[in-house]
Amino acid sequence: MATKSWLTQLQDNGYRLTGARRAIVEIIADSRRALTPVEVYDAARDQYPALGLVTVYRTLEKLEELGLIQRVHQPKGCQAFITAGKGHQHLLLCNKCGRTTLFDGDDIDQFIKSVAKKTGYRITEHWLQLFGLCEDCK
Amino acid sequence: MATKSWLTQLQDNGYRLTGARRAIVEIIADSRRALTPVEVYDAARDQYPALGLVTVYRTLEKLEELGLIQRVHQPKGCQAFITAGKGHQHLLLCNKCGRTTLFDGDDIDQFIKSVAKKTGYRITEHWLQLFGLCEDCK
DNA sequence: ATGATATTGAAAATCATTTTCAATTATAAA
DNA sequence: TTTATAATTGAAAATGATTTTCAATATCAT
Ligand SMILES: [Mn+2]
Ligand SMILES: [Mn+2]
Ligand SMILES: [Zn+2]
Ligand SMILES: [Zn+2]
Repeated sequence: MATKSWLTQLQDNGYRLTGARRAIVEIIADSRRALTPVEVYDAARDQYPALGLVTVYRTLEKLEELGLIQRVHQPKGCQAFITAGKGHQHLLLCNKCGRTTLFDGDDIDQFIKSVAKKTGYRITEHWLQLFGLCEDCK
Repeated sequence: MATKSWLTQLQDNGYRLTGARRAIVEIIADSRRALTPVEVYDAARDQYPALGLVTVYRTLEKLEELGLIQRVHQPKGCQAFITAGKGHQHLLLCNKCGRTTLFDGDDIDQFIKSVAKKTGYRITEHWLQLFGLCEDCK
């Protein structure tokens, strides 16, 4: 999917192109659900058996720096990553299959303004995550 | 603050009242910001010096089970706890002093319904966190 | 092709959390 | 109040996840 563009971006930022990185990038870019470091490790070893888990951590770190992936916070844990969206986005998670979907759309500015007024806070950012069942699972 | 009520609830659920628990409960119930296990440990030892960090973990577990505290997810980490709200609530966090405020208020049902329609998901829950500066810090 | 240096995986180190265990303590019963 | 029982404790060990170290290897500009 976005694999090629990610590899280009790594290279453009002075990082080298290696088999390990190719395998890792491909796995994450093609996944529709959030993956933990170990899940990436297991999946990527099919394509690149010599891969070390350390390299997965190091590559995730770089991809996050470049804004290509983002961490997903869930009740179960907060160590999983998905392809990052462009700009501000909200997250939809399927409780059954784990599928994640990013979306923007009509924002909740109205609501946020009223909260700001009520609480006295100056609100600058927000996180919104919706949980439920995806089209296939419901 | 809520200390007394929490201790009563612990007792009502078959747990014993101990010095360690009193100290831990008091620290969290009185805090206006989210505290990590180690922060609770350090603060509670003023009042109960023999306290062990293990007991902090064990007590946090029980308080969470009883719905008296809840975990707070932040960019920095997801191991901090605050007094839980009653029912469904949203969270407001001050980026400067760390202060957290729970609030309910007009919900964002409208928005959520439109997302459900657009994406085909059946949405059952949501997490909403707002970040900014509190009244004192802004 | 060559050389500078970025990248690698294995092993060791670190850090957070959980488990084990024997001693202590809270509480209910006598 | 004393006693008996089971819950609770902290220390130490175990576990699990992540990071660091390091010598060998691979990438890429020249
Ligand atoms: Mn938004
Ligand atoms: Mn809500
Ligand atoms: Zn699904
Ligand atoms: Zn503040």
